[in-house]
Parts: sequence; structure tokens; C-alpha cells
Amino acid sequence: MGLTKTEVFTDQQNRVADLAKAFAHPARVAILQLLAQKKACVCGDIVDELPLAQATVSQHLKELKRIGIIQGSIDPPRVCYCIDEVVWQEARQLFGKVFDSVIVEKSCC
Amino acid sequence: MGLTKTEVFTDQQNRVADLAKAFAHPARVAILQLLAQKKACVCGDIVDELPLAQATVSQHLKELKRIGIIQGSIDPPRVCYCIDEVVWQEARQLFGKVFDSVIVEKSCC
DNA sequence: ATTTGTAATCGTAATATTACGATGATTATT
DNA sequence: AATAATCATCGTAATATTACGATTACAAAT
Repeated sequence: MGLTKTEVFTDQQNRVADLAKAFAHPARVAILQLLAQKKACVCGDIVDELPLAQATVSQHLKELKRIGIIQGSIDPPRVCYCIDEVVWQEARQLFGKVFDSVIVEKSCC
Repeated sequence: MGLTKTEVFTDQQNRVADLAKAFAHPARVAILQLLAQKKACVCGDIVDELPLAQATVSQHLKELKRIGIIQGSIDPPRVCYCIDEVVWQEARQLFGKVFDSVIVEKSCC
């Protein structure tokens, strides 16, 4: 056990969950904010901004890349990361949809 | 190791991360959607809607309650859950703020 | 007092995440 | 070719999450 049963949920639910993971750790929120505000972009600069080891930051960047919300472009010996605008908008829209889905009328409890 | 260093991040970053965890598992997304659309409310009904064991659903409900995004009111022998509108709006606003923080002009990479 | 229905909690196993030092890979620069 | 700079990956340890059967807790109904 201990393995999420992704197959029993809808694609939308799994996608929301995956995109939410991008924001589900404060370090990743911090990284996304740095990238979003273009305060940093190169991996090394991000490392400098955060009180975490380089390996740890790299791991978070890898996770964000897996989710698809950031892209990395090589500029040796540097790697420059940036928000993937398409996925960012997808996330915004998906979350918007979820947040809008509350039926405001009286609660049943 | 293996322990998130929450103390080195801002309150806002930690709160976003915590709220994101509410959506970071498909089962919790499904639960929140059921509650949001008032398709279910009583714990047992939620269990019936999901292909997960009662104990597992209860654990997810507990986590959602810890985060504060849902409330539970006792109506013995049932427990009725519902979205906490205040926290829901807080989440919507926080995520909105994060999503809006992207500077659209040219990327540096 | 016993039974019934419902939900929480316990115990446990499997897997995932987080963190970091150390090492490796890559590519300019010398 | 050797060096320096930068980032990814490996290995590992600690902790967290996910899932479920079994049990417990609780209150209503009998």
C-alpha cells in the first residue's frame, strides 16, 4: 500500500493534484515566485536566494519541470529556468474552475 | 533530514503550500468537489462515492480539516462535512495573487 | 443494558518526499 | 590538456504520505 490510486480518479482530478504539488512545498512556492517576478532565473541565483543546499534546490527544480510548470534552457555552464506560460495559465484556469465550483447557497450542514 | 524547513520561508509561502496540499491528492480534490457541489456531505456518502476504504477517506477528511478548508458538524451517528467558505476564499485569493504575480513581459531565457 | 449504525483511530506496510554531502557531467577558459 | 564554474545525479538518512483491515468510540434505538 501507500500508493496513490490515480487510475480511479478522473484526468482532471489527477491533473489538479499534480499541479497543486507544484505549490505544495514552500521552497517551490518561493522558486515559482522568484521566476514569476524574474528576480532570479539562473539556477545558481535561485540557490543564492534560498537557504537550502544546491542539491535540494535542484531536486525541487526537477519536480517543477516534471510537472511542466517551468522550463529550463541551457546556457553553459548555466541553466536558466523560467515559468512555462502555457502550463501556468492551465493551472490558473483549472484552479479557477475548482474555486468557482462552490455552490454558494445554503449549506446542508 | 527529510524535514521541511518551514521556518526559513515566509508565512505566506507556508500557507500557500499548506493550502495547496488540500488539492495535492486526487482523492482530496474529489472530496472537495463533492462538498463544493453539495453532491455529498455526510462522511458515509463520500465513502460511497469514492473507491477507497472508509479509513482512507476519513484520513483525507482529517487532513482537509487540519488545513481548515472543511468543517465537520456532528449529527449522530453521522458527521456532516462542508467547505469552510472563509478558508475557501482565502485560498482562492492567495492562489489568485500567486497566479497574478507573473510579469508577462519578455522572459530573460 | 444491548444492539445498531456511523465515523475516528490504531497498527502496519509500502511508497514518496525532503534534505544534503559527495560525485559526476558539461562546457568555457586558460 | 588542465582548470574553473555550474548544475545534475547518486547515495543515504529521516520523515511524511497513502492505504486498508481491525478495533474503538459514540450516540440513537431497541
